[in-house]
Amino acid sequence: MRLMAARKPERKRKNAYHHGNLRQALLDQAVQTIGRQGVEALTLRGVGANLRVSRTALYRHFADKRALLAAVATEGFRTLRTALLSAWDGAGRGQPGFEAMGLAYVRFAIANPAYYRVMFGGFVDQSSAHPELVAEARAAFQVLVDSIVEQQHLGLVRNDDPERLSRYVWAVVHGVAMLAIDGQLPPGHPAEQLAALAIGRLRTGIGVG
Amino acid sequence: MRLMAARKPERKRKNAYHHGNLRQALLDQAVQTIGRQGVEALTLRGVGANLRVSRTALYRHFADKRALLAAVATEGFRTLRTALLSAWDGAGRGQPGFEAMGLAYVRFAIANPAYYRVMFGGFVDQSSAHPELVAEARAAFQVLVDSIVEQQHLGLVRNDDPERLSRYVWAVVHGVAMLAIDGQLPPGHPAEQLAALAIGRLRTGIGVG
DNA sequence: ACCTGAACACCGTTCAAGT
DNA sequence: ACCTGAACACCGTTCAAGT
Repeated sequence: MRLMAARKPERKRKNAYHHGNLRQALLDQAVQTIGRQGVEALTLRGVGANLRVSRTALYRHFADKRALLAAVATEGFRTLRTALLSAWDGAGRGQPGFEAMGLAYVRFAIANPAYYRVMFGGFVDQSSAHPELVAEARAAFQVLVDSIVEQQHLGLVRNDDPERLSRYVWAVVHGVAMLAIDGQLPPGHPAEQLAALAIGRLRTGIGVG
Repeated sequence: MRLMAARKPERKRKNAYHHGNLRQALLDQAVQTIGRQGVEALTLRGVGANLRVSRTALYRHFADKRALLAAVATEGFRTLRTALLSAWDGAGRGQPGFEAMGLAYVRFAIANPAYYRVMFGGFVDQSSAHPELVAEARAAFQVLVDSIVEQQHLGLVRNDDPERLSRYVWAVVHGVAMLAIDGQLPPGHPAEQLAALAIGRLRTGIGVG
């Protein structure tokens, strides 16, 4: 027998009404669940339950599950952009900045694999449906484009179309990141090693000197 | 009122018993559904219904849904390996063979996006659980490694560890493929163009000549 | 406006039972 | 051996209703 005063009817929650910022709370909870258990394990009912909120409260803030995932992806691109920018600037731009940025990209994916999968795993339709997502993804990409342009001015990168070159560079680090978080790399050959090799080869290629 | 003879009890099916090769039929049906509607739309019940078979018949041939997806991925890697080999050989090996192989890789992904996603989308646990899948994935990778070794002998590729170089090359084409099937490439800049650029840059890098 | 429970039409998987 | 229907414990989403 436990020594406690008789419990209040159910839950206190002054008015049981507004929740502070339920939208952000739902988003944070989704990110947390995805981070811990993967995208597949995310259920709207679970998110609601963890927040002590009805199963359908979520629909006041997101049209459906895909909209929630799109919002997660949007946050992800924002975080990625910040990471890329601070690596580029922090290493003094130029060649060291570029290499730091490449490593930062792969590290972001490794540190947030489920996050990264929401961004690139085909769970959200990239097209017109979520303009904020498209804008944020573009902004992250633009950091790379800007660095390529700057390196071209410094004579560090060949004078091809910077957007095209940037898509190539993106593909390279994206490929490394995906193989890494997908468990496709053999143990003992850590992802950072492949990332370092990739960033080196990126500049001079795999051909003979 | 329709002019038809009275229908037989339900379905004829001589003994309603063995199905020929149900395992392969299930696999084909899954591949077809995934190809048409994506991985998310694949339901075991739907597969059974399309095959006029009970919802649970599938469990005689696959442990669970993940095992079915693993089998699909295994088939995918086998098809990919064949495509890579015939591109490499068909273009006469060496540098043209290597470039043909890279293009064939990206084309495989574009032609079979859902297939490709099952192979790399994190739906199957790559590790010990499905040794056949691991073997088939490794065999596909080995085609690339062999071509790198051969190119090293021909003086076409620098003398780094061929496995490591191959992982880098894989990451590049994988990145291109993923961006392509994920709709991350702007319209008017088709995936094949990025693939061609990537395969060119792969050899000589993005640095100034 | 924001939140609720009940209800609907789905899932994957288990299991006792049939041939 | 191979297949079956019924049942279980889940889903996302809709909707009338509460405050």
